[in-house]
Amino acid sequence: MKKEIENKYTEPSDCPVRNVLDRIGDKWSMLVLLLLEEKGLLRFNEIDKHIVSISQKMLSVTLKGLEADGLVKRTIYPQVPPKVEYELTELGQSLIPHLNTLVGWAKANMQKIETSRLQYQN
Amino acid sequence: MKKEIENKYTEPSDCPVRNVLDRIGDKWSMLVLLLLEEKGLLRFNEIDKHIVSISQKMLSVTLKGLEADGLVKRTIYPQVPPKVEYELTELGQSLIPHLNTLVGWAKANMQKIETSRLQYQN
DNA sequence: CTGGATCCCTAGTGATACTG
DNA sequence: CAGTATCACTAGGGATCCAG
Repeated sequence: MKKEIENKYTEPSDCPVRNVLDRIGDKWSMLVLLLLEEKGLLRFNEIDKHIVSISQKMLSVTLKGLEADGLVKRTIYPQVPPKVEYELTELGQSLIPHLNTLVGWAKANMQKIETSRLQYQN
Repeated sequence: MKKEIENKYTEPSDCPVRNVLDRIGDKWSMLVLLLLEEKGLLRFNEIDKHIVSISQKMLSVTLKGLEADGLVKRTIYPQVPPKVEYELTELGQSLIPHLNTLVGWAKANMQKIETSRLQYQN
């Protein structure tokens, strides 16, 4: 049953909030983006080693999504064994500063949040 | 099977990326935070009307989480029928600017992303 | 090496009904 | 009004195996 009122906090496909959450809201995308920013150019296996406990499948899925969105550029070297490198696109680069301010906020406040959560009795 | 290497991109509980994603990475939290920022002080039903298609359950769950994290303050007025008001805490307020830069980025680039995604042939 | 394909399990979400 | 309880469904994610 749809509600009738529509405003900018609705979630049609053009909602900016949904749009940004679709890109960084999942479990791994933000980590991958920040890693690529830091390291610059990485092979599949290198990312896998840096991001502990990500599975090959999820790394593959995540990179595919980021590539489809134009945030990450994928370069295949036609050789055996195959070699594929990933790097941020300009668009991807442009997102990084905003992610970093978020991370900065998190670093500065995670202690407060943790404390609050411990005191919160349900 | 745990991998052995650990660095800052791992996801222990003190990872800032995980920390921030846990707060805004879900489907509704960011929308609620931005709405409370805009409107200032809202009752349960008012939030429900503004955020189209959220269910009572998810609104309840979302607000509970935000309250537990100390981002939202909940005030109960002991009367019949009950009246409960929600507003951002100082901590919640401090997060808003970073969310807005993200939203700004999304607004500015969602068209590019959309185009990229359409061209991406799997 | 870089993935794809498959199976499976759980966490998140939604619908509905109910309550103080 | 402001939730809770219950059920049921799905998408996200992990493990494992297979392939160019």
